[in-house]
Amino acid sequence: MVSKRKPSMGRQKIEIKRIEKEDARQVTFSKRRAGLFKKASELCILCGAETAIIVFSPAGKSFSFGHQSVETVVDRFLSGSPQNYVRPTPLNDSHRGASVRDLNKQYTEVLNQLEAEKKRGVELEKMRKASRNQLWWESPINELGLRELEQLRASMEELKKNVAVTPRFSEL
Amino acid sequence: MVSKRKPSMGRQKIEIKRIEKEDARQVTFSKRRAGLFKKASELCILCGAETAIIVFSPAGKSFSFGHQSVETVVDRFLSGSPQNYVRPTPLNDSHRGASVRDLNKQYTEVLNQLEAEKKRGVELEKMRKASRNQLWWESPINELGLRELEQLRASMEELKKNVAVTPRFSEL
DNA sequence: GCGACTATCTATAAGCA
DNA sequence: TTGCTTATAGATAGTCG
Repeated sequence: MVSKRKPSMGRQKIEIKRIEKEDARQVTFSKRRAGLFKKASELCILCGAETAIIVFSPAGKSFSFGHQSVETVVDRFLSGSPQNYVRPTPLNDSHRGASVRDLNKQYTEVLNQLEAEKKRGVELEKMRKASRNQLWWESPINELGLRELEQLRASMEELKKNVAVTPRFSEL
Repeated sequence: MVSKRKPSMGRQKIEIKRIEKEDARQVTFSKRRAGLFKKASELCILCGAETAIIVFSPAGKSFSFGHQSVETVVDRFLSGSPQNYVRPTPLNDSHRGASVRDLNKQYTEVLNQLEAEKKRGVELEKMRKASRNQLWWESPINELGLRELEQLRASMEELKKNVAVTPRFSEL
């Protein structure tokens, strides 16, 4: 039958420069962010790498991805409560029971805060200077825990396949 | 002229699962990591987003990408390098195969930057001192973490049931 | 291990539901 | 925003040098 064909322009080539149209930019952001996370996921699975990604949309919202922090998500899901892992005063309150999966969360949060602080305009040299002294902890985190997490992550992947929907990664 | 053309197999479809061949995995890691960073770069440019990516190869080496954020800002400030910055092994890691520890190291650096940022006074000292005594992340992960993981694992079954009716099971 | 080269596979820009 | 669809741009697996 000769029905009216859909005249799709198909994918057009675009120049890699800021998309001016507010609308299109937002759409592209969402799509490409998803694509980026997917790529990261594949990289992790294929090569056994560990990846953490933090993305700040121009609007200020932040999105993060971490292949080994899926556990955090699961944890959150199971508890079903919007527990507040974020402390107003970092490094100060008791946070017993913290584990590797919290580390990622913490990391994200700190990065987030850093970003916020930075936007305020700062003295970068001090940053560099401050980053000089570290390793004052040498946490006793062992590979065993990581290994377990890896297995769990694998389970999650399998789970995703079994579910028809396309899951998000870690959205903040 | 009709010369013998190269019989390339072209790109083959591959399943997203760990690549067992050590060699191939390494090659894929390099290629895809580059691709991932490129994608991130485009996302930043096209949408004016800010992105930070940290990747740990299974070998323990770390790679990072940053656009308008984190250490990139520092480096750009200090060396006047281009905005997109990719470098292998950011920190002097003389320790190998310790992914989690690497993450911690990265975390520490960022944390330090943050501290330097919001410091401005004695707050830093206070925070650091407190953390030294508390070390929330240094909790008995060896045991507690694993125990929690066991719990998580046990909850997997339930998760499967719930996820069947929840389209967004991984949202934070 | 790093590039180069293809043949393919995959991600997506547009447009519309 | 979230999802389809189509046509095409872009990424890359398998091979060589």
